[in-house]
Amino acid sequence: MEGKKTPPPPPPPPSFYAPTTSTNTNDFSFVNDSFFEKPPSEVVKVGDFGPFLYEWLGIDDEDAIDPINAVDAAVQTPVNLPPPSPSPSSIILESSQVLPPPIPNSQNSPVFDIIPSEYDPGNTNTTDTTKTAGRKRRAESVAGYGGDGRVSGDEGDENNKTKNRLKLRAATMAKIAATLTIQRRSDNNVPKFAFLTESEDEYLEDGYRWRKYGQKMVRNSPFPRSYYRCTAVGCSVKKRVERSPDDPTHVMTTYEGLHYHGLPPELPPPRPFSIYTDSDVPITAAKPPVARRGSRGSGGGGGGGGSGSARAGHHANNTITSVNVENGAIGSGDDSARAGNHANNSVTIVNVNTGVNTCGGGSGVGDGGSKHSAAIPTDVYDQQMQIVEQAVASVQSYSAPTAPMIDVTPMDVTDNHDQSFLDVDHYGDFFSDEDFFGDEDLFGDLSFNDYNASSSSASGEDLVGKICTGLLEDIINFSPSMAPHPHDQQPFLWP
DNA sequence: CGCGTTTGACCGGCGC
DNA sequence: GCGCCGGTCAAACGCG
Repeated sequence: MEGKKTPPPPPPPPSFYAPTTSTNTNDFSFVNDSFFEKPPSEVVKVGDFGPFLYEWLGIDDEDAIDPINAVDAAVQTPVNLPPPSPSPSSIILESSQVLPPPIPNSQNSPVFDIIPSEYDPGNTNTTDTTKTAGRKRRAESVAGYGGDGRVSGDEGDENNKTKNRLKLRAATMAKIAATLTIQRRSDNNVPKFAFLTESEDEYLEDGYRWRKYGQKMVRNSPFPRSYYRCTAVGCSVKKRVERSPDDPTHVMTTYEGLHYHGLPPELPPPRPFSIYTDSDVPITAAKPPVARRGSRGSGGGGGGGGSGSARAGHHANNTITSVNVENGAIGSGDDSARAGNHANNSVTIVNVNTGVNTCGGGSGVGDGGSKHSAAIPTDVYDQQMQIVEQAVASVQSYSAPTAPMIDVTPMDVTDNHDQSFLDVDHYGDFFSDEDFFGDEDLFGDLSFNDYNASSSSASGEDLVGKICTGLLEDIINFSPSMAPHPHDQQPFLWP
């Protein structure tokens, strides 16, 4: 790791990212009450969005005050939704609106902390299920969920740890961005996000059932794009699958819409996996410290199959931290063992199409009566993070036989640039292959200290933190009032 | 025979 | 208006 080179000057972050009240880019104390004393159109409207989030998560609002306990409870006790509110666009089919827990798995372990049991990846035969696509692949997936569950990568040195830590922070930022996909896009009012997977198999098993409805050659790619729809009755979620023209070893899967139903009952539980948090990046400073569970470094997940100390999705203290996602055994919990190692079929989120409103909200659309408070960006934000992690974990648990970290890079996935939404190129500038986090990037060849020393006269200059700050501002400005409410969705039935 | 995939046709948006 | 392009439809196809 001594490949010394002069650190390139860091690209200036988008101007709106820079916090105006603090030079400490990890200081989010500017997100205080007064921060939210903006016109209602410019603040998060948890009144509209909160119930959706809570219900989607299967937890009570009251419980959600304590995300840790709430999520724990949600795993064990699915919540019955209240009767659906009348909606001219909804078609009431059944009354069975029981939202399952986000990850219908382990009985006692919290979300994202699935303890290997009968689905011990080490027990599954490693028959290559990646050779065939489509129907056959899925059939095999249902039957087996092959994978070795190994932790790829080697033990790293301090530099690696630093890099990995930074990458984790990048992942955090991307997850923040990903949460924003919950918002409807302005073009089609459907949230989108995409995964880039390194896989021979184009079909990404994610636990849901899909029906292919089209395939088309697209411009600038020798590979076709496939179109799928969720087969659940009343579910309008779609996904597109295409192989990257730049790197045929990578497959991009774009999801459009959100499932308001559980996984098909005939599918087995997801493979064991675990997400745990890293404590580097305080996203907000809105709450006093609380004893943290599942922080990285406190055992890293119980080792050897994950005993459960690594609890992802549990953002105690509202300190949203970097999140690492693993399959299989957690091992030592040392980040250095995993970052950047993208084994075959690993799931790498590199692509998040955000619906971030950068125009100060102002949607003006919603139920009315929305209220806002300083608590919104903490609790709700935690829930949003969990939603994203669910999506991540779902794909990860069903499709990734190995255990690389998720490396998240927000970028545009649709070319549908819309002035009313965040131009994710702002983030792409930082996360593309030529940038800080790419293979040839600054962090790849230089330590964080090197970067700091060269990039700022002030010690601890932290672009990452700045970007985080900017993302947070986007979140604040993000008006979720347009988010779809589950009651407006058609109930779900499996055909 | 049922169900999911394939594949050419069709449609709408967009730029010129 | 025309052509391009992405997305979707739907009849034909094929596999179990």
